[in-house]
Amino acid sequence: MNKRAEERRKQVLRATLKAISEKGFSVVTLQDIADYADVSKGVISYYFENKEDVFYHLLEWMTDRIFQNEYAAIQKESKAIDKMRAYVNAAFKSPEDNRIFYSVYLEFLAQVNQNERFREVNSNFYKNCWFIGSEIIQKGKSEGIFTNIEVESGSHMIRALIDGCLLQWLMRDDEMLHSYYRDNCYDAIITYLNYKDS
Amino acid sequence: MNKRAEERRKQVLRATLKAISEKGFSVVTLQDIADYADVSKGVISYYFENKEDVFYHLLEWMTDRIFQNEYAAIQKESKAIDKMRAYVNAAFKSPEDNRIFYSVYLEFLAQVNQNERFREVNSNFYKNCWFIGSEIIQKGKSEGIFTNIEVESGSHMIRALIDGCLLQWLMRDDEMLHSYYRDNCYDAIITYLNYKDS
Amino acid sequence: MNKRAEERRKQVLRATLKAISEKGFSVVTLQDIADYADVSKGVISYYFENKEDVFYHLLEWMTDRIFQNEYAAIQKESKAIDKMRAYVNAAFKSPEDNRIFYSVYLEFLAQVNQNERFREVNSNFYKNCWFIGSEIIQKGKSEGIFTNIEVESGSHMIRALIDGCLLQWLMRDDEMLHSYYRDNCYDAIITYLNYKDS
Amino acid sequence: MNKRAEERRKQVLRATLKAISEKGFSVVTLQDIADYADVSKGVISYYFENKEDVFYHLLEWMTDRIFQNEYAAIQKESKAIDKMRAYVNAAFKSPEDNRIFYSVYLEFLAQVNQNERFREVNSNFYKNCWFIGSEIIQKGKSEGIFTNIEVESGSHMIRALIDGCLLQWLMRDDEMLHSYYRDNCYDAIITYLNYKDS
DNA sequence: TATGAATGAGCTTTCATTCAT
DNA sequence: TATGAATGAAAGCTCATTCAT
Repeated sequence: MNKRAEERRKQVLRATLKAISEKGFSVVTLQDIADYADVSKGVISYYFENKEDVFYHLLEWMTDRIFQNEYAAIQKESKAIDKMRAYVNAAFKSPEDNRIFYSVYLEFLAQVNQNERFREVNSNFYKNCWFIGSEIIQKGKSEGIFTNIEVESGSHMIRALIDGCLLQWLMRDDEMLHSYYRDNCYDAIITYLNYKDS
Repeated sequence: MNKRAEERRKQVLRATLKAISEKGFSVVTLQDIADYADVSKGVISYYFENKEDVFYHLLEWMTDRIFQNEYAAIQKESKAIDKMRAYVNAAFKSPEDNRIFYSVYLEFLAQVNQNERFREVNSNFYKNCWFIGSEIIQKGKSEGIFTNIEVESGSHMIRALIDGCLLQWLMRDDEMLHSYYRDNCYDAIITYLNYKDS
Repeated sequence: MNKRAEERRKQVLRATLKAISEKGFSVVTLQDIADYADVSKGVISYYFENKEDVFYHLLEWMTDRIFQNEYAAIQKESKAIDKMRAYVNAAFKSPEDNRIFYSVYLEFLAQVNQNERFREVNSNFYKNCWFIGSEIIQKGKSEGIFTNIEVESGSHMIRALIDGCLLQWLMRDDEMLHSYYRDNCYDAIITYLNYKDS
Repeated sequence: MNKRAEERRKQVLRATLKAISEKGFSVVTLQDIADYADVSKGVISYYFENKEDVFYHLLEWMTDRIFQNEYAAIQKESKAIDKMRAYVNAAFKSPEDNRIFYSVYLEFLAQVNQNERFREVNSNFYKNCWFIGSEIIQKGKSEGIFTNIEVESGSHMIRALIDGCLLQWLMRDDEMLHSYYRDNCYDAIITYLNYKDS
């Protein structure tokens, strides 16, 4: 039955996420994943073509979840400034979640140069992120703020800053800094967007 | 002779940089490195404790080179605004250099969670980067600009944006975008630093 | 199934015994063992932790087999003198068996200084050997012979002579001498045990 | 000059003995030996054909020294019984010496099956040992004792017991037992030699 | 569907030996 | 004579993948 298969695949992907976040991308074995998923090694080969295929689907699943979460967050707000805040808050969900997701995401990014499929998934994720940024900026413009910002490049810079901040936070390995980076990231974006030539 | 040893180690590190950038961190073998360096496999073990030790020294060497280059660049300028431009220009040295250095650096960052020594090297690199940012902001303040920016958090955001932009550029795999990201990065930083409350 | 695993392990141990006796302890490779066992290299790692673990279990298995064989032999006899003969005969089982077992056992003894686990197994084997010697001497004493011999030191000397003879025989590489050493060993022991002060 | 060469070779052999006794036969590297001898690795290759050649000469040197020492010891005594005591005492020189020499000797014995040259050296050592035993037994016979013992087989058994005792002592790793095994070995030999049919 | 035994390619690492200096 | 840099064969071990059950 298709439903069972879908459940199994999810089970494997969740286990893979956990395994990578704890052991590291290049160290994780199919046996590790099987152990975390509480299934036999054969199951993985049964539902996925090979190890790389598991990783591919994990990246797809992860980035989609992040996007869905962020997009849902901005939908709940009506004003551009609130949407922006919601976007950053969603990106900086929590130290625990960010640690797991971002450290694994980082491993994928590192593989992008060697894996065209990973690149495509990330390319799509970027488009979604920029879409969020664009929506917020355009909403702002319609509200009469963010007037000096180009929509496209603005959305690029917003995501660059979010990713740059999360990366720096992750590297500093101090959960206390999570709100520091979240707030400074938000402030920097707002400052950047609101700039008015004197 | 000590000089010969130093030369050999550099030779191996250069080869490792090339090997990782082309094959990827987790795929690169000692044989690959040996081939790129045009030496036998044994030489690597002769001059380094093990593979991880080669990587460690490569990261150290790379980040130090980047810092030295960036720091030298800002030293050449006298005005804060020019230093900032020089900093960004140095960070966005060239598509070719950035591609090699940044893709390898990214692989190291992905390993930081599994390797304490890598973390320490990067931690030091961050401090150097923030030092550059701080110097520029302080210079700006002494010139009467950048007045609304805190030195420390400002230096953090600057580096976050630079890294975020380089990361995004790298992921997009389009050398034409290099100047686009460099200029937008610079503009975003300047906008962020010069913000004046109305 | 557990039975299959046990069978496989035995298969590997038998192959290891053969491989060591023919190629030598420090020369034997996992590939050699795999070849002798007619399995792939991976099987060995699958059923044993590592090479040293294979050796450890081989030593355990060997010494246990030798002891069981010797102990069973003396059980079949009722008189002390017959038990003694049976013990020596069991120790000098046959040129072929002694060559294989004793040459491999000797290699293990040579490793005892570098391997605490080997030492423990041999220590246990010694205790078993001394137990056999003690039983025979005590039986003799109850029969009114072996009166001048201390049980403990007597059991030590008996095993020392047996091992010394087998070692010397092995070094001389002449299968014809097997019965010569067996008989002289037995005579020497009997002489030693029966000595009566005049 | 020949003298310098001889000195160098001795230096290397002494270092090899120490290296093997501390690290073990199969683990010791030429670098270890060079370090212990305080010479460069090249020196070893310069004065010996290869590693095996070093070992070969070490075995020769060791067994010759042991024999010379034991033979000199029995020469100092005039009566057979005193010679026998002197022989055993020389064989059980001291816990420290026995540990070093015998553990290394044992490693060589383990190699005899794989190395014809080692076998020859040991074969010659055996002949020397048996020669000592024969001399003592014959002297005893001329004194009217040891009458029931065959010279040849007696000399074989004597050495077998000495080696068996030293082996067992070495395996027990307790220096306190040294005098225990020495004295019991001597007693056992004397008992064995003096046996008189009633 | 699911298992896990078995395979063997391919990795890192060690080290005897060589040889230019 | 003496050095030690360099070589590369060969080892142990890991693990993705296959496949009989």
